[in-house]
Amino acid sequence: MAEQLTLGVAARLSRYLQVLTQAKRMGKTSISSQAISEYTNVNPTQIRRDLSGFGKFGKRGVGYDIDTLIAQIRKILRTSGQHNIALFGSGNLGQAIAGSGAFADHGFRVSAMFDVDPDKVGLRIGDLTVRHYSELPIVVENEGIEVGVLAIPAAAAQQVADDLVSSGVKIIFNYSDALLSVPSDVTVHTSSPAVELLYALYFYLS
Amino acid sequence: MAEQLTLGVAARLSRYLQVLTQAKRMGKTSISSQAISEYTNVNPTQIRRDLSGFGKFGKRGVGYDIDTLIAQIRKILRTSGQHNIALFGSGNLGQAIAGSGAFADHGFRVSAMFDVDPDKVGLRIGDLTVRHYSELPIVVENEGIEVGVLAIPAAAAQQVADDLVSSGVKIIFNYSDALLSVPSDVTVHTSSPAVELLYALYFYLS
DNA sequence: ACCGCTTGTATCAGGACGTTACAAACTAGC
DNA sequence: GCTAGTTTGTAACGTCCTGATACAAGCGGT
Repeated sequence: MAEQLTLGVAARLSRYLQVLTQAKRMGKTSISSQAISEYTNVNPTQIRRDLSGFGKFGKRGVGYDIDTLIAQIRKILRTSGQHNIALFGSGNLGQAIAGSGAFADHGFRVSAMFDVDPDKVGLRIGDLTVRHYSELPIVVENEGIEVGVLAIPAAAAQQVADDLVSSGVKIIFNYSDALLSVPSDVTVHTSSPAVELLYALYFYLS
Repeated sequence: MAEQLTLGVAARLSRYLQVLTQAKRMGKTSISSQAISEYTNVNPTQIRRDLSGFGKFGKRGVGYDIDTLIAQIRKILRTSGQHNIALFGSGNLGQAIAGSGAFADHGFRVSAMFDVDPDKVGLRIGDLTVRHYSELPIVVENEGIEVGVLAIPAAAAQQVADDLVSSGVKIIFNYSDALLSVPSDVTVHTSSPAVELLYALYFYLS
């Protein structure tokens, strides 16, 4: 295995990836460490230091080619391939996620969508058909699901988390405000936009 | 002005706040630094050190009273009051945000909701009525809007950002994948769940 | 009264990060 | 072809953050 990145480096590389993807969307093909710095609030020297530890990706006097850099960072993070996601809940949030390119841009494919409501099972959303929740274990196995995304009410979240764990899924992205208990080898990431706002607000008020 | 918190402290306090709010939802009334640590991956000693810098909030042998600690952290972050948000876009994502308690739990109130589609203007969503986008400047002034939340297509995002800036809003929460250009005194926070997933995935694959 | 748990606090060492500096390489304009 | 301007890659240095360890004081339950 390659050496382990520190938490800080991995976090920053992820943020660079975000900006690079956005910049690519905007039609840019090249970007300087200075420009990345403006969008990430990371020191330009730090950015170059982070990147130069893995190779010489830039051109002096020009900057970094965006496509190349995206590919290199994904390689460093060892997340280059395609990863399959299962989405739980076909309400407004579930549909918003399924319909956005937010995941597809980074190599994630929403491979399945579940609901418990019989009225919703069978609905087509984008190019997916909503399946009944009871199919979870089979789908995880057949589709090679690596990540479960919970767009469901808090009351149902722990049960789904338990079932995902039973099926071998190790990464859960939680959009509910439930506090999930999982084994220590499972990673739960809870989305909390309000907390991120508080953080931003603090620095604005200062 | 009280002394400025470092980026690290403010970020950690925000995360504690997230866990505390979730724990409160789950009916807990008290929590130990050890328990917070398990949900945040922050060292328990670090947590106690962060908190003890501002006062003695805990009870030895017991832990921290959740309500008290939430109030204290919000006081430290100087974000105790009520803050008004304007939401742009009444599609699936906009409706999901308006309908969730995610913001309300942290003192944010969605005070207005905008759309440009004449078919959507006038619709009632929760206890809000969708207003036409042209009312932005008036509403920002009358309602004391501090934050703009963009749940709209990338193509429209820069225009809305510009208009928010013109109206004096300094904090923008961007759910689109546009790369926004704003003056340096305006904070843009772009939601990027896929990037957060990549980060989680990296550590799982290690 | 005793025991276990948890906070509050001190100390120490390692390392990450900001800062500054500069040579090398590339582009553009003349 | 030459020069000016830009940007990367890299080094050196000092500061401050963080993890680790340790322990007394305080609280609750038995």
